[in-house]
Amino acid sequence: MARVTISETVPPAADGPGAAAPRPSRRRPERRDPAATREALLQAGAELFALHGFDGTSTDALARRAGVNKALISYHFGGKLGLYRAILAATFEPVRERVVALRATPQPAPEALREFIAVFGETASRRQPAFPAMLVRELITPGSPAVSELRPYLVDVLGTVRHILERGVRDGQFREVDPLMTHLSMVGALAFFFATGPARARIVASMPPALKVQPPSADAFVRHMQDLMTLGLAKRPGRS
Amino acid sequence: MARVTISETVPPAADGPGAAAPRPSRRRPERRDPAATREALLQAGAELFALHGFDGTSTDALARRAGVNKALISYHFGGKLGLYRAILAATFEPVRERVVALRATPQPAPEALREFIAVFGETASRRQPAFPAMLVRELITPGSPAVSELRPYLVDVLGTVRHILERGVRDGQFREVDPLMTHLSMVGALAFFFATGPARARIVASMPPALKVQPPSADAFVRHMQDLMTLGLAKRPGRS
DNA sequence: GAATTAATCAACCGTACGGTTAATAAACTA
DNA sequence: TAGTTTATTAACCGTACGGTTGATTAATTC
Repeated sequence: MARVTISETVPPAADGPGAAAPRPSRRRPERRDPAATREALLQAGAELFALHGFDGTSTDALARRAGVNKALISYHFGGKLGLYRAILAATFEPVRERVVALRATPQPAPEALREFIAVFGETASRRQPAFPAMLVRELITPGSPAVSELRPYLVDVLGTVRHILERGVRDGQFREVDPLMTHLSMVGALAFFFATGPARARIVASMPPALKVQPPSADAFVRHMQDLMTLGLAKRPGRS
Repeated sequence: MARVTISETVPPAADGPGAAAPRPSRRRPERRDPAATREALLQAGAELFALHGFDGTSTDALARRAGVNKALISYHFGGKLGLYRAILAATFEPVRERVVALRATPQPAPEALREFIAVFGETASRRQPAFPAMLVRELITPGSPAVSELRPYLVDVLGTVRHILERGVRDGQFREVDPLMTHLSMVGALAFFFATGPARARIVASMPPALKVQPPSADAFVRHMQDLMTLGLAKRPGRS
């Protein structure tokens, strides 16, 4: 029997240091706990789908990573696609909430924009690490089974950014800019940076030590983007 | 161009869920033409891999799109992966050449940077439409079979951008900026924009007509990025 | 504590995939 | 023209995939 020693009743969630390749991240307790099963599958799915995409992730790998029988994917989520949908919602909903909350901020527009960038960065680097990769993956895969579900989130986030930008223009702090293109460039840069973090780490790791550059931290990049956007959008005194 | 479609050996309908119209992009000449076969496969692969990724593209779909027998993928390229590698090289090599040529430009740094953005945009929108999606896809898929082959291209492009940026700082036109982060934000925004173009088109197409916004053109976005970067990097707001 | 429901498991199933093969026709050579 | 090489084809093969099933065990109900 494969039943192993009881380790913990609650998902540890504490990642080991560095990148351990095939870590079986959850050993499930002897006693049943369907909520923990669902949670383990959601967690494993967020990691694997973000890393390898929907097609590139097998149900066997999913189940193994979650420490759970493969059939439970169908049992709890109705199949691989159902799990993917659930993960998408669980990943994007918190982001949307935090972003939309910025709509009502009393801060001046440039500060609100900085705040938006900080929220994106904090979400991507600490709260929902899978979020940028999943966003990018969905958006470059037309015919993905879940793009339509993504739309409301995207619309809400875009709406918030547009709101901030238009306020800034109205208040004379931002030059006349196209809100959609500004939104796309800002979110695109952020999503690209965080989604490609692992690949960049791999690339520098495979370089001769002489050429190595230490990769920029999430916080540093957030600050970079804050400066770039506020300066790039700022209304300058002498211009039409 | 659109010559005869030889006997449809495949079932006429049912190309898959939500698949776009499968246009047979290559006529089949009665006489043999191995060079054209290779070219058709490269072309079909560039489209399909960019759209659905490596895993998401089957050899059957590849061959059907190219109007070619499936076994010819192995015959000419040694397999699906060999075809993918060839496409990657054929896609990135022209980009690198055009970018690296900018290294020696006599223009002042801000102009050179504008030129870089224009080159990226022109490549993505006209010359190699598959390029941004393939770049993004490779970078968010660690363990992709071809990341290592991508490295030299990335290094050369980054080197060029860094060269331009450092020159701009030296000449007092750019403020002190981190070249790597600047490069990542610029290329990230551009790649994201062009790679997600189809998805954005789909999203607005599925919206109620009242809310529809016409999507930004490639040229408009290039100009947006040129302004955003030059203003955002400028030492003093005032020059371009 | 018996009966019922919910959760989990190992084994199995049909299919689609990437790749191979043996045959064959076209192109080339001499 | 005969012989050889190159390009192409349909059919086939082993495998890995996602999903299902029937049994089994833990939890819940009464």
